Amino acid sequence: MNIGIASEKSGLPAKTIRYYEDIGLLHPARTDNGYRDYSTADIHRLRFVQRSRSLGFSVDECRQLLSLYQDRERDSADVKAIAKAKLVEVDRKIAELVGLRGLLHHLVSHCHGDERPDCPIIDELAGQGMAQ
Amino acid sequence: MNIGIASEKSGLPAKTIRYYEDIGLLHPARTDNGYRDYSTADIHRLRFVQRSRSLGFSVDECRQLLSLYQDRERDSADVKAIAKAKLVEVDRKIAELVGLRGLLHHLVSHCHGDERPDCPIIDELAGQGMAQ
DNA sequence: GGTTGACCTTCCATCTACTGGAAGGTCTAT
DNA sequence: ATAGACCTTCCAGTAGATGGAAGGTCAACC
Repeated sequence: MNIGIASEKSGLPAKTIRYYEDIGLLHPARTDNGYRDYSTADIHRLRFVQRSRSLGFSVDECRQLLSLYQDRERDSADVKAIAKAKLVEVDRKIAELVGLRGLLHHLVSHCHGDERPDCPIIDELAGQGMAQ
Repeated sequence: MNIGIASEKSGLPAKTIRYYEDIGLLHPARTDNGYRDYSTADIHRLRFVQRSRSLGFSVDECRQLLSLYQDRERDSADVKAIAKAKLVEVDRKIAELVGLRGLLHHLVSHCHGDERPDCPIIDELAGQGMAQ
């Protein structure tokens, strides 16, 4: 299977698939003309990575998950540990963004937003506005 | 004022301050020995950028905000537009992460997490689990 | 048989926002 | 004079791709 088809089937751009090969996530065969030749197992791996990435796992975490995926003897505890760590991380990011949102919302709602130059947003960024 | 002091006063690492100069966010004077020499106005700019960055504005947005900050004739509407766009972006990110969190939480809570190899997390990532 | 166009290949550069480190100059204190 | 705490520039690396150039391959059409 050529890379174009692999791209279609996995939902990943060809560029990205080559990149994943560069960094050692998979090792497709080559045909005589030098073209990459993807097996259905390769496609499964690509889809696996695509899903993991879209769930917010880093490429390195994908590498670990992929090796667990391919290990029929794995402990589910190992997988769960990675997912739990990611969950904690996502929770932290959400809390951070919610705080940010509150601050931004406050600023936006207090700026009259017309042609006059005085602006509570600038004042705040300059450290002259509300306490930070 | 040497860069070390500027770093202390602005809360930014010296490396980062030099980087901000590289990309044209500020242009401190130089003393005879070639050392950067920061004025209090430079410190205000640095603090301004530091606060803006911590509120999630990109360096490029900081550049715009900084030029508005320094423009006594600015329209507050221009500042508000940037802040509102950022607010929308933050909202979008939060929604995405909350969705992610739900999925991860579901996966984590359904994985028994012991020494057995069967694992709903892997199943899901492989596309064999719950619908995606 | 020639040519067009859609593929594929590699390699190199670019993006964001820094950060680390090497090699070397300067300043201050002892 | 020398230690060590600064400062300088420059180069490389991080994550995770993405864009583009230069060139090879393949299938179809005239």
